[in-house]
Amino acid sequence: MEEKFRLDNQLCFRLYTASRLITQAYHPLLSGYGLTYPQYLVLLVLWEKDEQPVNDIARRLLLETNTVTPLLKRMEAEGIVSRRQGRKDARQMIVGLTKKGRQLQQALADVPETVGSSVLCESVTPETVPGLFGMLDDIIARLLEKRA
Amino acid sequence: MEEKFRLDNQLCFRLYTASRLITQAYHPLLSGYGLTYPQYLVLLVLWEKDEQPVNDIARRLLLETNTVTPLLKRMEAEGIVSRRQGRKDARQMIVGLTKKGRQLQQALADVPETVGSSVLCESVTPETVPGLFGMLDDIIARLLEKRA
DNA sequence: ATAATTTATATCGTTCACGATGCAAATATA
DNA sequence: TATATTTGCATCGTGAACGATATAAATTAT
Repeated sequence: MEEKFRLDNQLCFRLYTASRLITQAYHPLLSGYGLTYPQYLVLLVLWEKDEQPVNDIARRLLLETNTVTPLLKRMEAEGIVSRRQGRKDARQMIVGLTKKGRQLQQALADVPETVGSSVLCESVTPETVPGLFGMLDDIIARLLEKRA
Repeated sequence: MEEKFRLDNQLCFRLYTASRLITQAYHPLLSGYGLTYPQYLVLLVLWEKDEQPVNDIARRLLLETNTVTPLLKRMEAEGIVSRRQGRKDARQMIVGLTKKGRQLQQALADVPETVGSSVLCESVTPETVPGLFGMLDDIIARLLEKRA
């Protein structure tokens, strides 16, 4: 009864904490541009492929649209993205980068490197990262199939 | 410019997603008892050591007290914990388990096992978990020292 | 073509997270 | 001892997350 409940034995707590701390690490790099970490994720998605409906963005980030919609509205208010109704399908809202949103990619060019290096350590190196990625991907895939 | 910004190359996104999905996995196991995942974490801390000041709980979970205080108040309203002023130090609020809070440990006895098994897969096994824990612990330690 | 169903997005309510700030008790300093 | 500083907790505001629900457009079935 004792051991299994120990906080130090919980994978979930490690993931939860690591996720929170890494988000905090992004904060000083993004806040100057009025960006939050989830908003930065949206930018990553749009930099890969501009002009996407809300649904595609949400699916790519594995978030619900009711999370993404208000987030996109805030980004629209900041002039980072634009939202327009779809032409073929009037239900869709197509989200695109504004000039400001595109320019942010240059401004944030050093962010991935900076955060990456702030995480590297003894056991997390360019050699071990693929293994870590693999395990996290497997965990995510496993939890996703359970969810369906 | 392209590659480093790819969502699939981001450690942060994997941690963020894995954390969210594992929290979602807890939800059906906890909601029947009116518990959220962060509240479950508080219970883990109190089951290890009853009667702790807010500060100790927050530090153990690496959260701020302004996150933990309202959370504890909700748990108090649910009758899961009690809060009383400290005797030596009148500033402290000592948080303790109620009978209901203690009984939840028996009721939730299967939760760690259930969640654990829902994560096990090809690359995440009893043999590989220690390595994963080590890497996550190192990442957390690295980010914590940067924060100070 | 009309009705039933599905799909895309949005709204609402609750609970975190957390930066900023306030306040009172405890401690350190003058 | 009086004053300054630190400490522990709380309040406030903002932005996620997400379950539940709503609404309108598109699709399918009758």
